[in-house]
Amino acid sequence: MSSEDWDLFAVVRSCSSSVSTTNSCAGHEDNRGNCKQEQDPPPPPLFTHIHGDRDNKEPSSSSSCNELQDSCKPFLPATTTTTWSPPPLLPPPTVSSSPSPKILMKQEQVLHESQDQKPPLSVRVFPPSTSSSSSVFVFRGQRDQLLQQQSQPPLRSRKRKNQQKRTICHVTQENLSSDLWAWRKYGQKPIKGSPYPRNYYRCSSSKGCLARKQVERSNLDPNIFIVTYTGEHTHPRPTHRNSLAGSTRNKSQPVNPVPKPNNPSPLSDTVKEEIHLSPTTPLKGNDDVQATNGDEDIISQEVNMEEEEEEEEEVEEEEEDDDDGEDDDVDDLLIPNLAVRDRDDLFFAGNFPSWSAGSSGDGGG
DNA sequence: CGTTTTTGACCCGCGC
DNA sequence: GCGCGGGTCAAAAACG
Repeated sequence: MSSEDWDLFAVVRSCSSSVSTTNSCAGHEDNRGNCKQEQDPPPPPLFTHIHGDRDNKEPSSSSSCNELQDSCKPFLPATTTTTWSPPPLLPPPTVSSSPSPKILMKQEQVLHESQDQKPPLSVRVFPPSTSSSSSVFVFRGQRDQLLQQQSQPPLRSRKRKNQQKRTICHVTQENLSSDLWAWRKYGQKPIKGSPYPRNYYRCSSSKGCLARKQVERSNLDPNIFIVTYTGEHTHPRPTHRNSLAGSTRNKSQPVNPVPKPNNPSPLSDTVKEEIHLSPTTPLKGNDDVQATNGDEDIISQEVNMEEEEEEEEEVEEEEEDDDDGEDDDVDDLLIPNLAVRDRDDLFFAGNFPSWSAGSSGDGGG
């Protein structure tokens, strides 16, 4: 699908500001996370940072910001391909010129479904610099977990949506794998309302790392993956694909030895691509990645799990404001897509044996 | 051998 | 208070 499909402009408005913010964050690696301090000329909207957590305003939040960003960074085309300047955050809606407002809808829907059918607080879309596959990234800072860690023994990071900060990114398959962090899958569950299961990943770079990542395919747009980052990395970001995964089975596709009736092998594959390719996997071919350079549609959606119900409009406004004053910590990052092509698409496309929301895992047990 | 993936079960938050 | 659903744990299997 081409970025055009996504009514990027519809929400782009906050892009510019976000970008600047992002930039800073991206550059920051301090654990303190002073993401907002640096306001260098926002390069391409590789990263968009939007702070949104007003609830939790804590010093540590910044760190999350960095971490999250780091996570996302990988997605960014190191080669900086995206050059389209962030449209003057204009009023998106006018987008009428956009070829497909419908797409936007899709995105929104996706979020809704993903989030218990709640409307996304806001959706931002970047105009496609070229056209082709687009990715959407949205990051939201969160440090609750961190606090938890420090404050309480890790009983179980069971903070519910309302309390957990999370960063949601919409990425294309290609981008899925562009993550420098090493992620290890620790669970998979069918999500109600979505034909695709959700995969749970945990940062394997460091044992104590609390960073987690959830990946689920958008039922509306199979090409889009909804990646949710939670927690923060307790270790420096890997400069390059980690090697600790000496034993990943990225290439071995037939990983599903046990063709269980429900076994979502497809997903597994996908995941592999995503995770393995990213941190541990030597991208079978950078070519793939580069390939994506051409198409970069960046779409970011801001979803506030905490304030979901609060208001949609407000968010939009806030975003604008936030852009400038990302005082709080939280932030949404906008990242362009890297590329890593996989075939998971095929799987996701419609090969699910039976993911009717009740196949793998416990089913909700 | 080490690491990751897969998968069932458990735990717990949230909504009704 | 109950049920649903999501998120995590842990054991077994697989891969490099």
